[in-house]
Amino acid sequence: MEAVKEQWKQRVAEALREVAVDHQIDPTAVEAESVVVETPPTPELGDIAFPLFPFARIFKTAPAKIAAEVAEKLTLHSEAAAAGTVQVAGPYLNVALKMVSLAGEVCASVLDERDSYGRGQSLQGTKVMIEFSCPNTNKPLHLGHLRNDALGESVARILGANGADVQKVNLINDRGIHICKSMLAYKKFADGATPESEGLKSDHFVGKYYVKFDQWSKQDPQAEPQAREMLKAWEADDPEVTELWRRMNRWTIEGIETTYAKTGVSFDKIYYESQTFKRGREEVLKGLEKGTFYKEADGSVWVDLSEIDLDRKVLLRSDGTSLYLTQDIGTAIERHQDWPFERMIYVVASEQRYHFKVLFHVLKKLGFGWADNLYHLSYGMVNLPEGKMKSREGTVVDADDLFEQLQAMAAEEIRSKDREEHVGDVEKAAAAVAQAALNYYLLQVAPARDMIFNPEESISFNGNTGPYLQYMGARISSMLRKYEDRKAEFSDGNFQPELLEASEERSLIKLLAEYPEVVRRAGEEYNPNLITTYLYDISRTFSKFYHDHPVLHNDDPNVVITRVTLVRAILQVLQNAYFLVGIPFLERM
RNA sequence: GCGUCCAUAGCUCAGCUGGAUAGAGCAACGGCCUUCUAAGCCGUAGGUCGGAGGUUCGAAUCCUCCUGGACGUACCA
Repeated sequence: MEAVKEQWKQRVAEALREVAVDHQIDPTAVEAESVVVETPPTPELGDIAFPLFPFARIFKTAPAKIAAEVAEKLTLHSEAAAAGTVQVAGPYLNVALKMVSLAGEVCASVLDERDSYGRGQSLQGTKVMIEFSCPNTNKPLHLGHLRNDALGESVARILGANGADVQKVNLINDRGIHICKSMLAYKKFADGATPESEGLKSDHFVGKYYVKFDQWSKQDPQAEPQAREMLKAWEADDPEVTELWRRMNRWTIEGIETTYAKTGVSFDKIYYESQTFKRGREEVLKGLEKGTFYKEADGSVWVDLSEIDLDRKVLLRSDGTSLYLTQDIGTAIERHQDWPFERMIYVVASEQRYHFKVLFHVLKKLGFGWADNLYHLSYGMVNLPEGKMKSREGTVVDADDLFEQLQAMAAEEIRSKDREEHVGDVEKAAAAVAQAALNYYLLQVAPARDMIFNPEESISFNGNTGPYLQYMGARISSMLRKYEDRKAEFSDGNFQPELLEASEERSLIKLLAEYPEVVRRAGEEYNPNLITTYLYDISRTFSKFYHDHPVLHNDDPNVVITRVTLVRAILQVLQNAYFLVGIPFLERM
């Protein structure tokens, strides 16, 4: 579609130059770049629109008159006349495309390229590292992580679809005082219990002790100092503490990996802060030697941020230990050595904007040119219809609990529709529906905005939801199965694109043709919501199309074959787009 | 205080680099199942795009100010 628009843009520019000559104006004043290409508000007006206001000044003529003159020139171009019909609507020049060739080409390329249809080259070969999730090992994932994971995974897939060489990385926060708190509570209260002995998912088991520490510390002022003692012991490689730390981290990480598997998230490389945190300290000390940073009398090391209109920031505590920022400095440098990326994206909540501003600046100050290619993809908070999630009030929505709730609702829906026989494994289908509901709902909203997650709404099978989109794929699959059964009846038919003349068919063809553009833009903007919007658009159009235009129930085998071809192409594009936003494809539901 | 981000229908969200009467879904009301899954489709109603200026032939979109909200501004992460 982009190519088609570009062709028309050139044609209009050419016609404008001819008009310029008629008006005795220098034709070089008309540049193709200044010709704006748009889509008319309604399909009846045409498929491509050119507003001609900008030329009114150059031509000293009313835009409507220019439109008429350009239209006249275009009708004389035989090539243009063959590609579409030009019509003037006031100051707009609209083109109604002759769909036959576009329909034929689009269906052919979709069915020929299959999974690759929509893939672009805009980032061909670019090495992009993307960091997301970054859980702590003292508790399970919550709803906020789910938005992070959905965004990270989706952006990674979208960048990959634009040709980038993507590496997804996770940074597990497995050290620090908060980790020691759950360890200490376990040591004190667990009496040797294990996730198995208590029948709990292992990360939830660890989380229980983190909560327990919190309760204990409210009653006993000795709790906090003891946790600090434990951190010291950990840093001194105390064998007993290290052993406990390993065991509990393993529990948490195993549990979290189960959650990743359910929601469709994965990583190419996992970093652990326990392994990278010392690196940052070394880099800061190097910077101190070079005079990039300075030391206070108490021994703490600082960076002056006045160059970016900020105050100053501590990089090493007076006792010489690192901070969050220090660690991220080390991790970034290590990563760039491991895999020299050309771009690095951090998917982290917007509350850490300041942190990344400082981090990028510090890396730049240290002389790393690649610091310019670091990007913080920040996103807003996820709240519930009941209000904000607050960990102190225990209103944080656990990721697994939420998923389970969604899955149960989906299973209930399948049963209430008497579809158990049809879908086969109900729980498996329900899990796929839950995943679609979750990812679609989370990605539908532009990242920068705070959002409200409504579980009931997300799982609904009608409306603008993941399950609705999935349902369209299932409907097409079902239709194609029926077609395969009756194939012989239509053996006389041929694909004849001129038969696709209904307005819904025209819309569908244009949508199919636009898909590669949507993928490209989503990649440029790091924004999956362009894909979700597209998916809903094409699904709704398809839904209307097959409601009004029978595909298989048709006497003309040519119509059947032609529509089946169109429908196949739609299914292919749906599947390609599903993948980009984490919606599992279901053949039956 | 200062900084960053957000503000569109009752609710949840779209609205592309400024362009033709601002779009969906949910909720409400009303239609449509001897025909490819009614988990659907169609229609009705609902908006001075937070407010005020400005730039422009043209602003939900760009600029300034104001209001409201979120988040930062730790030797926490």
